[in-house]
Amino acid sequence: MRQRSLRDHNLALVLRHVTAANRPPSRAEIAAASGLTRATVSTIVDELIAGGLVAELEPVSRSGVGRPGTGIVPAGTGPAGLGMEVNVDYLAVCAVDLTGAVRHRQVRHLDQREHSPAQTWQALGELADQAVAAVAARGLTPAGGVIAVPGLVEGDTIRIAPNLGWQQVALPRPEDLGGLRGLPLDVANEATLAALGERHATGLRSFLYVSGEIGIGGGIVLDGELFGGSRGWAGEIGHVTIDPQGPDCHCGSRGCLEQYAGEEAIRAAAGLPAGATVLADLAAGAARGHAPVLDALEQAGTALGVALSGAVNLLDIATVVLGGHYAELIDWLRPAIERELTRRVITARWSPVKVRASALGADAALVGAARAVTQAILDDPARFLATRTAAE
Amino acid sequence: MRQRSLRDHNLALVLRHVTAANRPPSRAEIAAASGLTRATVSTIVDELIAGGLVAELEPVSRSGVGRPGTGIVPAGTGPAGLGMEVNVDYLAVCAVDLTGAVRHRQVRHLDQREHSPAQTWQALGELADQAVAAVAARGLTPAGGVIAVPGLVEGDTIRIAPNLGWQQVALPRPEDLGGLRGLPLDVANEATLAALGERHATGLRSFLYVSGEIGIGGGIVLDGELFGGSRGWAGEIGHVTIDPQGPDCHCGSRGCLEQYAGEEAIRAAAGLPAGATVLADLAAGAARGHAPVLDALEQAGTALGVALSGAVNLLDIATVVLGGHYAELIDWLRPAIERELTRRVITARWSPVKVRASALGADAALVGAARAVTQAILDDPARFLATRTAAE
DNA sequence: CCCTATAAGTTCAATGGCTGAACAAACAAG
DNA sequence: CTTGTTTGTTCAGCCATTGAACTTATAGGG
Repeated sequence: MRQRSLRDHNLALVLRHVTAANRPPSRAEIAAASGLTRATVSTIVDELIAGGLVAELEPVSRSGVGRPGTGIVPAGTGPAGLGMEVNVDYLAVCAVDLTGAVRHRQVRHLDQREHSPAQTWQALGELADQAVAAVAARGLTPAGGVIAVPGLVEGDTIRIAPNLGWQQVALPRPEDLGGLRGLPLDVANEATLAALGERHATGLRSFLYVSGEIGIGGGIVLDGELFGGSRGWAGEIGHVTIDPQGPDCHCGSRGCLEQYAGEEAIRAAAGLPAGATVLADLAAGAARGHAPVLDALEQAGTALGVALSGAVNLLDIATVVLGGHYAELIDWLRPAIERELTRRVITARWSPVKVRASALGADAALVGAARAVTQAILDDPARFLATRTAAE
Repeated sequence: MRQRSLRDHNLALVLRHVTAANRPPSRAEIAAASGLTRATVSTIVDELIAGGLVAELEPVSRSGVGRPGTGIVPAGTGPAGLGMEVNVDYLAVCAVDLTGAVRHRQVRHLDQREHSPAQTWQALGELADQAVAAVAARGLTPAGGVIAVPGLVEGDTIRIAPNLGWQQVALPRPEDLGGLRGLPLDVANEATLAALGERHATGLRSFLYVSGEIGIGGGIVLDGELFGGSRGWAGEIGHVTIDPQGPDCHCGSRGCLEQYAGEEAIRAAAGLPAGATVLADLAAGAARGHAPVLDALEQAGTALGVALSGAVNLLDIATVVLGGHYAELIDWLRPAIERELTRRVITARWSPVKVRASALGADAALVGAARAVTQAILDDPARFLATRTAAE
């Protein structure tokens, strides 16, 4: 039972080298980097090629003396991960291949607050159908799907998604989403998946991801791994206390970060009207140097800085990534955030905390959901190969 | 290079089963629990016995039909871990065997603030000498030492230990501590090690440890593993912000938890005189129902609850362990802490956060330091066996 | 007291996977 | 065209695990 697991481990090890390298590595380079023998790497690469997970490049002549190596690349055709996102006013679907490249992407505006979950699943199913068809046309095989939702997820049910108005909604069955019949399907928190997306897009190994939308979500990546906590509910930075005596929050507490740096709070502080264009209004106002907007962003940044300082003190993390609306407002948020971090993080004087904007922007959760699927394959290729051969 | 590592892995797997079981398991039971074959377990156990890490019990007749199994126990004679603690007004040394049992313990009162680090090392060396002698007399072989200090440690140097008045102090060489010549020696943060000690004493797999002494320290255990953060500085909950506009803190920030729940803050709020008996005075006052003391503890508990809520929201951890002075004051701190947790932790309504007192009390860091040594052996017995045979 | 059933531990040939060395293939430089 | 260098493959050997057979030790029943 453990003899085979050695091979499984090395399968993953080699595949990881192939996907992580910035240049297609040869078998010999993989061997040198991984500590395995060239012989072992050869047989493992053969197995991966047979399974359709990697492919050989045309033997291109490279610089240097000696026989040139044939580059190994993640298979462009092969399994694809489907990412789906249910948000307040839109649905989205995308597909990524093993390299992490987005091969399909589609967004459809639909306000979930006006529809039942069943209707949402129906609409999402149509998008998923089209994605499966588009992906298949490119020679890829869908290998599974993950749905990102802005709420607390426990196992296969959505406990509560306040901004969607959902409570205790069950994950749809794969066959309810049409083309996903027979494939593994999962739900997870939007911000958590966005953090995963950022992890791959940026290459950062440890960071705190904070996303400002209507609510504030967060995700924690530690040493390359998503940290979920005991029950997968980690990262809820939106309800960290900024001021114990602060304004009441809909969560039942007082002085939560969301009351200072949530979209609604910033809008109100800036004196802007409610509506669908709050983000655009804020960005425009800030760009024009409108004082109430700048002050509102400064206050939000200060509150964010206080919350982030606590998190950094607790976790000793060197980088903070701002996503969602924050990414577009970063220029006006950053000064206050960095001021608070410098002041409040006890180790900041030796190693300052870096604050950067999301690399994926609004697509982070969507792409992260899709990558969760491919990541599972990369982490345990043997399992994927087993199910693949079992299906034939 | 990886063929051997399979054996190494299984060596650790079997040893873990032996130490984790609450009743000496037989080879057959280990096999059933670990998924290995009885044959494999037999050869592995033989290797562990030969290396002196485990031992067979006398074949005691147990209930049930069939040939009774011979229990396997961690070797009572064998490697011992040395834990050392440098605190403000005392030094301490202890030794634990592989079972985690404390086999030697000695405390010596010495105020570090009146002495140089070199003098501290000298005094600690004397204690270590005696510990090594005492341990050897019991048939144990010291396998390494870890020193716990109340400060920030980076690699082999103590960056800063405010309450000791230390800055940039280097770890002493093993030969400077007498009997430790030739053994691996390490330093680490006191609260971090205390968390490790609690992890083993309580068997909890994930919790947040908070220790209230003159300063406030913390440690995070996730899924059985100590979480150190990027640079080992995780757990600094003492400087999480409670109120951004709160009183100045010596760390340069404002409104840190230490300003509300540190020993000095509680003492001042309770109207007690400064001195060496603050803890005893507080406990006595609270037991007598003295109102100013009760109010001070209530306030401290509230601040602790706010800080812990933020941490729990962020990490999704189900249990909080209170150590140091907090352990003795828990009856008066708990109501306020739990009130804030219930109110501020977003998932508390479904799964309340448990608050409990340290199981090891004041010895947590000391025992944790010693266990760090034995834990390293348990985690990678092959390495230990290799150095052991190399030395012969 | 003997026989049977049951479970623990050991022995041993077989298997799976890794290793190291030898070898063939592909290329650059002279 | 030869030499030197590096890549990839082949193959015998080794190491660890496996599964089955076997021995040992106990309880229970006649």
